[in-house]
Amino acid sequence: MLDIRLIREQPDFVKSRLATRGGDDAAKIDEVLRVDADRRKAETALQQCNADRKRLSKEIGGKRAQGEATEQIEARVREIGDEIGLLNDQVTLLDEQQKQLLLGIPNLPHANAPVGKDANDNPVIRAWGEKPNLEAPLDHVALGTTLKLFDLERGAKLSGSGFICFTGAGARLERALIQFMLDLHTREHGYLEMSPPFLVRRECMVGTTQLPKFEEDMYGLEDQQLFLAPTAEVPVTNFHREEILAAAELPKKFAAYTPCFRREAGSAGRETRGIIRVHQFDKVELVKITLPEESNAEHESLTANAERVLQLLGLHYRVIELCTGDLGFGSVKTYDIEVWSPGQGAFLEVSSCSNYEDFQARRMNLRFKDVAGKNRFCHTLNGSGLALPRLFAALIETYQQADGSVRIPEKLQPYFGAAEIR
RNA sequence: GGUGAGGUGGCUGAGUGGUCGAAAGCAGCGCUUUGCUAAAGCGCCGUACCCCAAAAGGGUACCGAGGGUUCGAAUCCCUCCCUCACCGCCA
Repeated sequence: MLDIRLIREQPDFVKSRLATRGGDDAAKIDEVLRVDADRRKAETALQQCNADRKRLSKEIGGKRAQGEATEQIEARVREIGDEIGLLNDQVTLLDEQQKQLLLGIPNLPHANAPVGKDANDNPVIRAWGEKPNLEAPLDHVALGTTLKLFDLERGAKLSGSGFICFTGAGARLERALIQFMLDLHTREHGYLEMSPPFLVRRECMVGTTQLPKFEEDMYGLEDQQLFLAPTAEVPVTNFHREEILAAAELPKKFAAYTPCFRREAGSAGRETRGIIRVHQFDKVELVKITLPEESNAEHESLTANAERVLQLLGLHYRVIELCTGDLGFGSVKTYDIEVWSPGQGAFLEVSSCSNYEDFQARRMNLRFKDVAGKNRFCHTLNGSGLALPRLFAALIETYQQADGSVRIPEKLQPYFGAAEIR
């Protein structure tokens, strides 16, 4: 959520920053300004009435104590009360309107974010490793089926297409990767491990920007107001919602493994082969809550922490920065980490590391007390460290052997308990 | 699921219809006293929003959330959320 004061004071600046995303947010800015002006006008009138009522009511109390008649004042206050009722409804309505409008306006891209239209304009920042030299590589579906690492047909039998059932060594590999990544981030990168609820309240989904805009992509429980978290970002970032943290306890760094649930509405037919895009997948997520002046540096280190997983596993990857047109709704700046998939002959996104600055914090009222004793909004960041099915796919494709077996990278062997799958 | 108790400022905790944004204590900040520490005394010490070009200043709201009763609600009524205790059930 953007600061209404910023919009009020520098509407042209806000519009021009938003314009770099494409879309027609300028109209939303004009609308929110209109509502804001009406709201303040009504609020001022309401406050004046409240002040009058307060004063007169006290007068009644005083007169009654003196035994004086108060009928006339009472009648007057009753009138004011009616007016207050009307004004109150107006203010409540305008307040809600303004809030809804603000919730629908995306964040301003970072001042030096690469300007571009879509994913084709995303610059490559760096790359690590090299494409493995494989002749006629099999893709993960062929490998996984032959080695019985997962069962797509039976996954679909249980829950529908887009649900995987990992089996045998595949299930074990999945678990090994989770354990490996959690240990890395908690022991070497200084993150605190969290194991949060997978079901979260609506407010949390609003806090981290999944709602209200992307409700059709979320799984919700209809009778209760609970949603299946599409990422651990939701429960973990909201952990301190509505709190005022001490500056000294920042940054907070959390690592959490959770399954992630996504409807993937509108992406039918895209990347649907195998386990690349599914409705439920495992992920280790990194979340940071930082001081505003430190979020940029923390963003870089968070991305580096996620990259470290691929380096230790010896997987070729590249880091791209999202251009303004491709940037997520709430993000100021995002790096995507893409691992090389020999089977697809393409890079697969396994992590998206974003700095939200105070956009989420404002929605969830997450603040800290600065040295001057003033309450300010924290900055929040998150990134996958990493997302599993794609990492799984890239790994078995990269380490496939000519005889159809799969080698396990050395660092992972203690977790997996074997040097190969055959 | 049942029964009971309860949610007040950073914390503890008083307040059951008017002068209560809210006693008192603790913590915090400033000053005085002091060889240092400690202690004592005095003062300050919530948040959000609105008016004002801004500062100064003024105002409104907030006692878990929402609604109601009333001239007036932290205080009375209703609904919801949450916490605690005990009972039942259960991995």
